[in-house]
Amino acid sequence: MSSAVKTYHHGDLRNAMIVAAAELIEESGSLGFSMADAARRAGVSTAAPYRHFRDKEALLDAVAQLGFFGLSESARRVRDAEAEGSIEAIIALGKNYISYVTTKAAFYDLMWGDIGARAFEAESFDRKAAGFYVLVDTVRAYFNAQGLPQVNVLDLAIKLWAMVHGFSAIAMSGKLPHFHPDADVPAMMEAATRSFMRGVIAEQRNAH
Amino acid sequence: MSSAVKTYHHGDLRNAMIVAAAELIEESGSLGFSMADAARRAGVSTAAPYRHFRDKEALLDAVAQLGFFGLSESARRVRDAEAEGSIEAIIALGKNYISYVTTKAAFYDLMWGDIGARAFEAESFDRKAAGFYVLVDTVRAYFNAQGLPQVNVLDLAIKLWAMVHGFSAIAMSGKLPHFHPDADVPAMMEAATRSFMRGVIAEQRNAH
DNA sequence: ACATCTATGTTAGAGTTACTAACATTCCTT
DNA sequence: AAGGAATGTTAGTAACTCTAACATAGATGT
Repeated sequence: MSSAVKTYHHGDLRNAMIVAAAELIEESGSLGFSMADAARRAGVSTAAPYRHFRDKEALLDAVAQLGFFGLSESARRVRDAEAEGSIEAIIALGKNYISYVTTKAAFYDLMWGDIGARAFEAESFDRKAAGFYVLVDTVRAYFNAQGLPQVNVLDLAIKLWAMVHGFSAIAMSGKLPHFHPDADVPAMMEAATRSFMRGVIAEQRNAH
Repeated sequence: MSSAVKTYHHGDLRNAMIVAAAELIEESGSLGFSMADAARRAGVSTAAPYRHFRDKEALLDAVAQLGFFGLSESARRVRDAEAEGSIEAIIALGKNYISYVTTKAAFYDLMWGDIGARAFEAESFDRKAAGFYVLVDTVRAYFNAQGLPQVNVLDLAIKLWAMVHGFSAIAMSGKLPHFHPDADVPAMMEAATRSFMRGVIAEQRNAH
């Protein structure tokens, strides 16, 4: 069904719409996105997509969910490639996050706006597979491997996530060049993460 | 011109539209926002706003700019209320940021999406008054007052901003309850900031 | 093989919106 | 007081979202 022959039935319109939507948003932003444009790009009438998506927001939800899925998949690949228990694995996850967010701007907008909030809540969405848990595991492995004092791993992972997300958001917002013209965001994130971890470990040692 | 008498000319339609837009977005999100709705709320015809805003995005730009202005104003108030040179002043700025973002959801969306990026670049917008510079000054005052080794204050301020923004974004995204049902975001931000600063200072001492 | 059911297309159209054009009213300057 | 500038109004176009009614093709049961 992937030939160039035009058939009455598209064959894979649901996925084609998601791809078309992601492309259009990549090109022109999510603000001016229209269902009709995406339908034309997929080569079907403007009414056809409504067989697969209840409304425009449902399509955007699907795009956002694809974004979450892609991010968690890439996180798993990174974890598998890095030495378990090293702080480098944590850093690598952060760099991957920044890289994913900044190279897939179309997804970023949707994942972190109103759409993303609802998409994440959706019945059909698998929150258990969130990339966040990859980070939690990686943090736990680091503390275990280094023989460091126990910490609240969940708490720590959220803090690391916040840091990395903050750098990503600032990078995406376009405001950084006004404050620091040649900032190297991944390098700053790495330095900040190392400083933070150093402080955390020092506090833990002090407490015992 | 603030009486209840209905006159042909509104008198302050530009501001009324910005207020109406902020309210509507607060109530129903920025996705479904329509110029026509805002015009009805302001009590004018749907064409009237175009005397004050070139198009819908120009109105949203103005709302976003109001958001930036409000944030920087509140930052200045916080700075003036806190002891200069204390780390508490830095923490207080962070808590104010989180509070501002989470209580003014309407602004947040606009400030950090496509609209915000353009609004921030606008010719008419005063970037020199950005709240970020309040943070820079506060960080510098802290290092001076405590007699700590010199650091790159700009660099450090961006890292602190990223942390605080990250916590705010995560709080706004609605995802946190799925990972940590009763997380106290401001408390986590404070703890993370203190850990981070401790690490930074330890590194500075080590380097000398 | 054949009929039929269901999924998934199409066209047509109603209602809403963004924005423009032409016109109306009021304000402000001189 | 006159007249231009500013800022409203109504009317209208094009595009968009979504629905209804109908068309076609795949899938299923006999």
